[in-house]
Amino acid sequence: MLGVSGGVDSSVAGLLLKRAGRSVSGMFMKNWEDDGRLGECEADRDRLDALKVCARLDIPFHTRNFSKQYWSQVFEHFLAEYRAGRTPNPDVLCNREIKFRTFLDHARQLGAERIATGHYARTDCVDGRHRLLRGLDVNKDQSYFLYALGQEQLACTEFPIGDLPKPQVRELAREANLVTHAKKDSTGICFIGERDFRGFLANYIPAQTGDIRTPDGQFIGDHQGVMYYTLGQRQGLGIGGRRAASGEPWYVVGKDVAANVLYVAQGSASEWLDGQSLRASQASWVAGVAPGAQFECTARARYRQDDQRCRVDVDGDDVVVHFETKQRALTPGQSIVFYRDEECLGGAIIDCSDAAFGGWTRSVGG
RNA sequence: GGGUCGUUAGCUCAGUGGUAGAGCAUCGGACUUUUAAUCCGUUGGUCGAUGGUUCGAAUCCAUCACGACCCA
Repeated sequence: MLGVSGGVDSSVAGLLLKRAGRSVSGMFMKNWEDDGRLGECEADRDRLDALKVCARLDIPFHTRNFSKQYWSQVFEHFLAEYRAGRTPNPDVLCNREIKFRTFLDHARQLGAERIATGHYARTDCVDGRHRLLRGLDVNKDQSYFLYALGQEQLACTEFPIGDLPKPQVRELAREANLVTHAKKDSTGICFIGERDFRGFLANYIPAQTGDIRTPDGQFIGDHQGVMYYTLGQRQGLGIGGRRAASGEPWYVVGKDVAANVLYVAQGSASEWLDGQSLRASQASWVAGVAPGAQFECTARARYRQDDQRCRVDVDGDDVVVHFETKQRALTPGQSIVFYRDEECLGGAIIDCSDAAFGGWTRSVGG
């Protein structure tokens, strides 16, 4: 069973499976209900494209609506995190809860033995253990979003385009006359799509004006709500020139949710965002268990960051990560994902760091 | 009451005779299946007001208004 989104990637994934002589069906998931707003319904168009692709490939087409599951398993958690002043990554959760759980369940109910998606990632099996590997196209690699998958999921999952570079995927789609061949890559929250993020959040989390202050407490402006900002953010602060200040831009360096104060500092070289250690929880290991109580590897603290060398200390479901060099804007709620060369080992969700406003507390160890 | 300095894009400022610029902010685009970052670009001002000198004034002169500081 192939998850078809109506984009190029899943289209070509289907094409490759079909060419390999596999028995394939496509399933389109609609997981978000656009609440009555006038205008185009992106999901309907995507579904139509998915339908066309499946027809072109001559494979059965199914549709499922997982909006309820998405809401309760992903979106409510997403909102709770933002309310707590953190910066969640809903797509990591979406993969674990929807694409590789709910979707998998429904595929099995239809008799499918395996599932496939258009993710840029690879798998292999070494000594009976399934591994998750980076996509070959380093520019498109999506293993970061998949770190929460385990052995059970990987054992029955395929990523047909994981060893192809994106341009070749498009070329294959074009040659096969798939309607999606020139479709722009989709971005934004999975299933919800691109939108004015602050305005979108404001539908669920009301604005609450508060102070913008410098780390030494000086008031320099108003914000609409600390939950709308993330560490390291520059846009949306509205801080112009100030007397006796340099002309450098201002960045969010800390959030005091209880006091509703946003802390900002000037200049990208500001040290207020630098941290070298972090604590993360809800650790998830692809192999089912951590590589060791303590190990060295590389890690990414946000998608599309360069890999950073670090040492990891495992303590149950918690980990303490110590980087070789200082990192900028280690952000609570974001996922830290561990790699060893091409292999994605797993990851965890950042709780705090040792940056100035990182909320690090010695009592939890490290 | 007197004096000094200041009043130029949303903000902070540069521009001392030839019909205005920068940084930040805003907005847009690129990049990107989170949020951000980053890169590129755009918008934006009858230069406090009035009068005068001049071929021509943000730029010189006068008066007024407002602001800051100083002296009484």
